Amino acid sequence: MGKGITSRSEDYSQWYNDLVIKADLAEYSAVRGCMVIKPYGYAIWERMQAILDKEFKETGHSNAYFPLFIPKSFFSKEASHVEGFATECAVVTHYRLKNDGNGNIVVDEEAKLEEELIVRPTSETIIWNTYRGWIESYRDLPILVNQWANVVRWEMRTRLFLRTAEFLWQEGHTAHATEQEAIEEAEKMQGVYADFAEKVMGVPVVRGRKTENERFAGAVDTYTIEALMQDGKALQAGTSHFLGQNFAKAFDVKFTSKEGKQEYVWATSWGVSTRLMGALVMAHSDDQGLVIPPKLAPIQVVIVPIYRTEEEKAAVDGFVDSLRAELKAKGISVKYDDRDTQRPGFKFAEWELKGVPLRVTVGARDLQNGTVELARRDIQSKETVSQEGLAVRIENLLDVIQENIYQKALDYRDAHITEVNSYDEFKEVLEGKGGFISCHWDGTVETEKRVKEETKATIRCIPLDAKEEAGVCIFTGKPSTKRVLFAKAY
RNA sequence: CGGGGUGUAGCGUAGCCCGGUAUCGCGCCACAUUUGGGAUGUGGAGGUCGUAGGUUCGAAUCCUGCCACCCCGACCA
Repeated sequence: MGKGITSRSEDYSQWYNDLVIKADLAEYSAVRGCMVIKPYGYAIWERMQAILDKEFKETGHSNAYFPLFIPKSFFSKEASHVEGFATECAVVTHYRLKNDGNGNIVVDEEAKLEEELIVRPTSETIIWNTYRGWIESYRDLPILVNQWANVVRWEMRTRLFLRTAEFLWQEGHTAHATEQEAIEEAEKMQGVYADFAEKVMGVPVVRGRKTENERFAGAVDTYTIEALMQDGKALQAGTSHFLGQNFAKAFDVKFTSKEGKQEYVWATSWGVSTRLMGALVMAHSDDQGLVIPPKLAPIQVVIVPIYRTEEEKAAVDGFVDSLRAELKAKGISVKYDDRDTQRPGFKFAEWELKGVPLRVTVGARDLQNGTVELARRDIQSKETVSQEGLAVRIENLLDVIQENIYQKALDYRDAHITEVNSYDEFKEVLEGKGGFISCHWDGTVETEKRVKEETKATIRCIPLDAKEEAGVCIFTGKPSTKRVLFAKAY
């Protein structure tokens, strides 16, 4: 392991990359654009999965699994959907290899598939093709299914966690009898995502809707949660789509209503991915490394012993054993780092790099004084405290840290939403301060595209809580009734 | 797919212009001293210099082809 990581202010991309690799979250793989998620990174992802999964179940959903491969013909059934994904699909064309006689393994041209298979970039098509067989009557609805899976999108340029050719995610796909119920579902899941981001990840998000231009391919309406990273760029952290009857029509999924009429089913889909890992890293970390909120930290408390002799070590072990038992009883995950191959200073730096929220240091001196040293990762503080009531103190402190991490990110985010009323101001904020820019827009795709071409900023969302306010579009001067959020985005 | 660049030990590099079998740091291994903020010393292991060919007595170095990767752009809801 190297000594430090690149400074955040020097080169943000380099800092992020360094951090992900040095903190042992992930690394590049032999396959271009694909990453290896290492055990420590995966442990965090597993925590995310567990919490989200519980939330999905509590809102009535069940898990299922659909095929990795999608027949090409399925894809072309929904016009805007195929258009949105066509340029980034991995395609399976053959099913066998052979030896060419010169010792080379080559594709057996005789083993060509009659119909090519697409490695799923998302599963709407295969799922709606399946749902056709599941739905006949209004009594079969709603169907509330989620899938944990990997998907492949052959992106030209990739970044660890934020945009990889293969990534892990969950995708919910629901079918409803009424438009209203489907819209409510899409909104509900946006809420689940927003709560998760804020309460668990400590990442404040803006809840909003996507413009026509930024909408999911095949959706009628896309609900999004938008987070802000420390370099002032926005990150789409999760989306929930109201799909209308688009997929039901494309795959001919009809049901008989109470009134005995044949009607098309209403649909939603929603997903979050390992991109959340990138958001977590970029939202909180500093030049010392990761800062992981207690609710996601695989290790919440690390204990580092200080000792010179075997006797001292034995005495510290004795104290630590009972502390660990107490903490474990409270459901707190503890790591006792008693490796004798590393010195304390090294361990301090290493656990800080990995973002462990709280460190307890205990040595012979402490045993004599009835104290320990407590170090907080989020504010980098150190204090010597009594061993009396330590477990309770730690339990409470973890809550304080969780809240503080969120509050800090929230303060930053709020300080980086800037209202502007002219295009000059817009460009100035975009190039300087960055962050979200709140301004009036005339509501046309044309204007949005022109602004994107000129500034690279896109409309991240139309916030749900945007208030009615008369104004004029900063670009065209045409009238507008509410502000939208622009930003440069990942 | 366009424009630019780089390939030398696990990682980061020097050497290349001006040819003589490879430098330094980190990391790794052993021993000793250390241990409350990334230890120090001594010794050691580790390299077909991306690859194929050419020029030459001799190639990391010069020439040609190929391959890989990186950056910028195109692309990315």
